[in-house]
Amino acid sequence: MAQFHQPYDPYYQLQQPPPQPPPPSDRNGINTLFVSGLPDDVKPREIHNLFRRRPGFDSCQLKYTGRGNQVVAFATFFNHQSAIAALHSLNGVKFDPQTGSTLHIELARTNSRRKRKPGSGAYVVIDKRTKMASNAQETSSDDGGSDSDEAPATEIAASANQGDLGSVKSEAGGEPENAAVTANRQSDKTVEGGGNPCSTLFIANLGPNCTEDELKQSLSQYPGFTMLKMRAKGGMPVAFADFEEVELAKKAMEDLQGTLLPSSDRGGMHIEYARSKMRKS
DNA sequence: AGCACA
Repeated sequence: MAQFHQPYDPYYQLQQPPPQPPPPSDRNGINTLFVSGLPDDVKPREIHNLFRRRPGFDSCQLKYTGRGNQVVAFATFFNHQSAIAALHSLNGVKFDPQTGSTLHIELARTNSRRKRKPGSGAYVVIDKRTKMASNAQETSSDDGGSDSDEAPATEIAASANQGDLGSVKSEAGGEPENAAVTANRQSDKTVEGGGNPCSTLFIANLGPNCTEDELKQSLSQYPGFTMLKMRAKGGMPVAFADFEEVELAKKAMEDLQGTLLPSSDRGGMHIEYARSKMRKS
């Protein structure tokens, strides 16, 4: 690999967040993660394989919401810290290198009340979609036949987010149908940013306590970053970050997408190209 | 999902 990049700024790990003590109404009791950004052909087994080796993992469920092709998942851990640790190590990971789809992981709003039944599988599927096309759903207990804890060499690297890492999809083994679907997905041109490329980025899903300063700290490690403007809309802050070049903005977006700030309480940043460039002045 | 400044 040509590029070695620190997945996470060591700045955050070496320093305690000084100014704000956590609000008492925090989510310290949450041990379930909410996972979005999944491709619509994701399999429950893939979700399970994604989480099964994280310390403290209990169980997970995959939900095909009836809404479009949206698929979400919930992963439950035995305690809050384990959930947080898994969140940190997997958030922002490229789930499908073919499409560039990236995992967004946040703490769930409420713990999953589904308890893992002894003797049944470690994961569960809920399909709210109009099931007319196929029976491509699995109920549980499909683990590829082995419950070994040994990690294959292609396992997703902890904390990886920018380099090339093993494909999550291929980890579970090659089903022919799966490969066919995957091969079909490479026709999209604009998978990123949700809009036209722009040298200004729009940043959302910031925590209520996010400061301009900490955001600036993160952004200023990327070449071409010029300035930042924050604005609170309806209580939640959003930000606009300007770069010298579209490609530099793109790089920063790809790298920071889904990552957590110290102030984050609801998952990682959502970054898109801004609809219009920041006024130059 | 949420896009301002002139």
